[in-house]
Amino acid sequence: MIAPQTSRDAEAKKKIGFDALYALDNESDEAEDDGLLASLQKVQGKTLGDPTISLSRSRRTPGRPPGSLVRSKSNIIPALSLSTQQHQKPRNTKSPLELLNELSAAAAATSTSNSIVKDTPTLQHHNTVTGVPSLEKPADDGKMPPSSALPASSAIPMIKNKKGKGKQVVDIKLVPEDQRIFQGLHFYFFPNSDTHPGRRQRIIKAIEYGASWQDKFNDTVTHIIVDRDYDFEQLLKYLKLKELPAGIVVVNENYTATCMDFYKLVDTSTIEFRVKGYEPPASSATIAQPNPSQASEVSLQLKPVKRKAVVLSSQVTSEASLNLVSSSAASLSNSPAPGVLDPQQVPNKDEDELDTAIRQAKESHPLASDDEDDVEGHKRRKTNNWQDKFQCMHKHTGKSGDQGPNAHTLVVLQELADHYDQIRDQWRCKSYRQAISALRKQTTKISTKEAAMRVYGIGSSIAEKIEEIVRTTHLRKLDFAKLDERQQILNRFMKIYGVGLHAAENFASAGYKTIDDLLQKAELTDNQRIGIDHYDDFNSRVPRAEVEKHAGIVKKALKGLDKNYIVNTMGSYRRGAQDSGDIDLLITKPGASIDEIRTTVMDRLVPLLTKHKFLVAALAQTSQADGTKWHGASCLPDSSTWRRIDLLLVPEEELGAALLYFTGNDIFNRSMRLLASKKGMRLNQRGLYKDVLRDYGREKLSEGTLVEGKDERKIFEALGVPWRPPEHRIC
DNA sequence: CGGCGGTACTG
DNA sequence: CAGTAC
DNA sequence: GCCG
Repeated sequence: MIAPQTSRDAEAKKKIGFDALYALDNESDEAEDDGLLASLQKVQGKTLGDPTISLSRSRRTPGRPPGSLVRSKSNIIPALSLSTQQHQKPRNTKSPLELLNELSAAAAATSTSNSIVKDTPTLQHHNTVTGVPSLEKPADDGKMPPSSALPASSAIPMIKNKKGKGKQVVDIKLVPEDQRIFQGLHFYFFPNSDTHPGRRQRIIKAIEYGASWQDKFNDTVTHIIVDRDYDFEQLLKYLKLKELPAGIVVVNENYTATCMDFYKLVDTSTIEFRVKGYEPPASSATIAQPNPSQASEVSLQLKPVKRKAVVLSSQVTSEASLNLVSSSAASLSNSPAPGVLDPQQVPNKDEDELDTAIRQAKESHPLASDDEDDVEGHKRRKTNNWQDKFQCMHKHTGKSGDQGPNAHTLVVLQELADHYDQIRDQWRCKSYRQAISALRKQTTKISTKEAAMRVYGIGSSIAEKIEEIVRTTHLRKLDFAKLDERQQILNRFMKIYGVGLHAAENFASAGYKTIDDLLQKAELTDNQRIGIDHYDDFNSRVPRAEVEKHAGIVKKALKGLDKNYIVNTMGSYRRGAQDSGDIDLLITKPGASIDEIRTTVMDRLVPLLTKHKFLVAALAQTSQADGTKWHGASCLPDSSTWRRIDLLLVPEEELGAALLYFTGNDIFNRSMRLLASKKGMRLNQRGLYKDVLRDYGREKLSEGTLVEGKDERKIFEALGVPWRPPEHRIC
């Protein structure tokens, strides 16, 4: 809003006289112009360093997931208004299962993690299910004759280990008490066994969030969770009932996960949780109220709430009004904690059926995937060789982004990626970005989890979200994520140059909330102060035309010092972007040593441009003998907008590697480097090296020998990657 | 269950 | 060295 | 959060 406008105005003003003075383009390296500096001097009267800070919302460009800290997932649990409704204690009629739950809980009372050794063999509820892993979905996923399967069992359901062995240990980690949204609820699953990996996962999760798992249908059951492959009729038939007792909630398998996403019980009546053939009782607005005294459920809006509206209403007190009312009855409950139901191993937290099947298929047919072509099949990925997994092996024209078949899904996923970026969950962020990149390449619309899973880079979790996005138009988890105040503050602070996670947390912990607070009260480094003074400047995009002007000035000045210098504009500019986050200039001189280049730039160019008020701040300049960079800010003659500008000093022998490195994009770079390391080589901004010896852990014993550094194309060749022009390096 | 890019500058 | 940036 |  503000920033773009002012910069546009400035841009316009500047254009008038400035273009005439410096009609520079990237290729006009030759013309030497003595008038340049004089002209610069003429316009020195501009105002510099306007200290006014306005908090723009400009978001960090997701191009470079910063930070090297591995941050454990932070809890995004906005404080919701708790329902005052007390949860009533469970009835006296406790099933054996409940008793077990309680015992387990008591045992686990001192910790939230609990392991139980179970030595009873797993019961087989289904005669139709064999324990043999197969490529296909488990049999109970298909047509199951309701009458014959699932004999009313008197046994306690159990989490069955995949291999069906005896003694198994599983960690069921109860979430912290105030998060047990299912506390006091009694779930009955249909089918009610854990033989199905996906369902098992749902059961485990439900228990972790406070539910009890009922082994058989009884009058304590509050919720029936029906797998998607079954309809209501089958349920009734199996239960041998004409109709269900009043007050029992019947929902499909999406329900539990959605509640956990929201950290609360969500409306059970929406179409999204509807079980085929089931008509929710009464008006859809009234939620089935389980047995008297059940946790109440407060509905979301019937219609999906517009995301914007939710976000805007984020200010504290209004939350009770619309969408965020929560009835966390569970959190107030005094009832005994349902505990660990059962032992056994949870092999992989989020593993789902297809995952399992595929992995097992791979395990049993090690040949199928990697080697020679053809046998292929309908397995998961269709990669003929392992190198295809690297982003850098695929070209994307970059065109098929915003109007491809999955355009909308991509937008929503991108928001999630941004969210994780802000939260500093670098690995999730990375996963989302890779998934986005993979999805963008799809030529058909992906609308089901199964289809999504087949795409390399998309796993079960993201696949589920894709399906939700397609079905419901957006992802509710996002609405939730955006509300956390501390997160907003951290995000705001971390957009200051020189403020990372650590500093931002310190500031936030000190109670600072606004940029203004920092200016007045916080101890800031010099760079951070500059970052604050030019918060809006540094967080706004630089139009392509302006990039060229900054580059032009540097180029002219440098050529004034020595004609043989070459300046390349890097970064997203080189990839053809219409605007850039900053200005990256790569400086080299054929035949010159890095020392010579450094001396010229540091001792002559920078002082010169600083003197003429083009360079207005030095944020980081090389001090070491092998230093190769200068980071700072620049400002056009009749503009007041400071831009981040980086000068990168490169000897000719390393030009190719530097071009590669500084052109990006980020994912492309990582991919190239990863590929190099898989091939026993090492790629950095200096060159491609081979025969790198690494210590046990990671320390390099030898730098390796240089393979190529000068020629960008030859680096591609040496790595076996088909050449891609800069515009096609957008992953 | 561990790995996830590799380097340079500041304080 | 940790933190930050690229 | 994905992959090997």
